[in-house]
Amino acid sequence: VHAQNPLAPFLQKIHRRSLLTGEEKEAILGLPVRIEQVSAHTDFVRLGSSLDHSCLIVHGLAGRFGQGPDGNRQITALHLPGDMADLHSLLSPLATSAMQALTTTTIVRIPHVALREIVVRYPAIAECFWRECVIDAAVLSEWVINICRRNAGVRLAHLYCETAYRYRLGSMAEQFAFELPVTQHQLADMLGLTAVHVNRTMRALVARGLVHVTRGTVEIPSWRRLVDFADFDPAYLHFEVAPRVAMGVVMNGAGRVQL
Amino acid sequence: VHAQNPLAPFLQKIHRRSLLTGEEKEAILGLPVRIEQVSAHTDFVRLGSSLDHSCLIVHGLAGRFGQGPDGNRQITALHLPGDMADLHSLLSPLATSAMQALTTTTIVRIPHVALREIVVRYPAIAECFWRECVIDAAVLSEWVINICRRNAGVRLAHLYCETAYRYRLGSMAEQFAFELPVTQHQLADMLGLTAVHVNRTMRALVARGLVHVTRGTVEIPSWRRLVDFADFDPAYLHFEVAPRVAMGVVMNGAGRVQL
DNA sequence: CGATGGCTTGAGAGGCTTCAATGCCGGTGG
DNA sequence: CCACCGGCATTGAAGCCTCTCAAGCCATCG
Repeated sequence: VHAQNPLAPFLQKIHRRSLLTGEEKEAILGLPVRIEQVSAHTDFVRLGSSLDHSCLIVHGLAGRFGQGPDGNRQITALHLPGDMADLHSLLSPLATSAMQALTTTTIVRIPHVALREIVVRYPAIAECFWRECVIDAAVLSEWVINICRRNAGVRLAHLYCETAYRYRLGSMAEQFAFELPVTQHQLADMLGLTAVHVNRTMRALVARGLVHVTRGTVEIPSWRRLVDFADFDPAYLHFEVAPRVAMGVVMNGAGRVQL
Repeated sequence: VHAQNPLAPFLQKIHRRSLLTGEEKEAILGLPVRIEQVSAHTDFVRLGSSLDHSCLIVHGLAGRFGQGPDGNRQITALHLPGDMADLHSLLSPLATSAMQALTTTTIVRIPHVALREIVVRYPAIAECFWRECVIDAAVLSEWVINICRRNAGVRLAHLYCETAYRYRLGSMAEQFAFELPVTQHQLADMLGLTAVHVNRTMRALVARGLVHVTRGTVEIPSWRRLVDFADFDPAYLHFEVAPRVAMGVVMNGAGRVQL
């Protein structure tokens, strides 16, 4: 409820998918936090470590990293402000992939103990968290398709679409700009390409007039044309889901808004 | 508890990760089921449909399919008998990817209503289901790395490793064989390759003596050599997790085995 | 002002695809 | 009983997309 509460963007994001009561919102906003600054290119979750907390991105950008055979890295998920980056660690504390800040990033660490508490006390929150994990998996699934079945140009365009859509929470104008201050090398790690080829691909997109990139900001002259080119269908991001309650109704009994 | 209960393999699988009480096991085995035969290459979950049930693979093989731009398909997950293929639909009923039988497969459909009931009644089961979703996501994450960052040979070998490991529930001998009756075209859809190149790659693996493939059965002369070649580390499959209870302890109060 | 990190561009190589044709096998119907 | 057919496996040749290696440029920063 405090505007500058670091948990507020997170609450806003999950609330559009799973309707919560005022009490439940308070519970989330009241979660104990440990704020932390992470500079670019440094891990804040190490591979193989056992976690007793989950991380929420407050400001900046973070990526989930996996390791290939000869040390080459692959980003499997991009996390924007408001994302609980490793909520899943609550259920499976062994970190099977690392988390790294892509830019200077401020994160918040939330102890599993506290999360467990509100999850037990408010089943609707448990459901909501569970749903977030499921949707993260759906996004990851699309990530696979993007990387495997599209060529470099479409791939990059699709990434732009996804990121823009998530930043703007689904309310798209026909023409706008957004910040994506990542290096081409980091883009390459996301797209399964090399930095050199990302460069060429990017310039090709610019030459086609699909985007206009300058210093970490991406301008989109025509959202419709980009979507068309990128084969982008936002359904998998699950933004359009009408807020509804699956288990909360039963679990909490009455006092809950329906559908 | 009935040996031929179609839910028994599923219970066995999840029980090695999340310890359950006798009562909870009974609750799972008592779930209402609708058995169904699905012949190869036919969808049993259509893209874009809204689901009121989840599907459990009893016998055969199923894949989760995504669609690329020009209709080319990509398999994002392979489901073996005992897998609850779309447990996630309980939280997010809109099917964002299709499910298809790869061979003649018998599945069981379990109404969401019934799942919701036991999830509400037994929080430990909710936790357990949630964990399954999280682990599915971890497997998917490794799938990304496998496809993006490894060449065709290593890719195929890694798929063999993963499948073998899951079939045998992690207890590997040095030398064994297992069934994988899928066509090379289906393998291609899993690996992000073409059927032609899968063929060549497979023959290269055979020539190297890493595997021996005949008519849908894969023989592995040396598990260690294959693992080495495939860059396979089973940690992401979360088989070795000691059974422990995160929220069940609190949620159910006493009467629960710890750690 | 040198050093560093990121961006840009070129040339050559390689892995994978595409297109095409052949062979094998099991099923089906005359 | 056999010819036919369709799905699958196999192999070849050519081409393309992307990688690798290499060099030069620009901005920022100590």
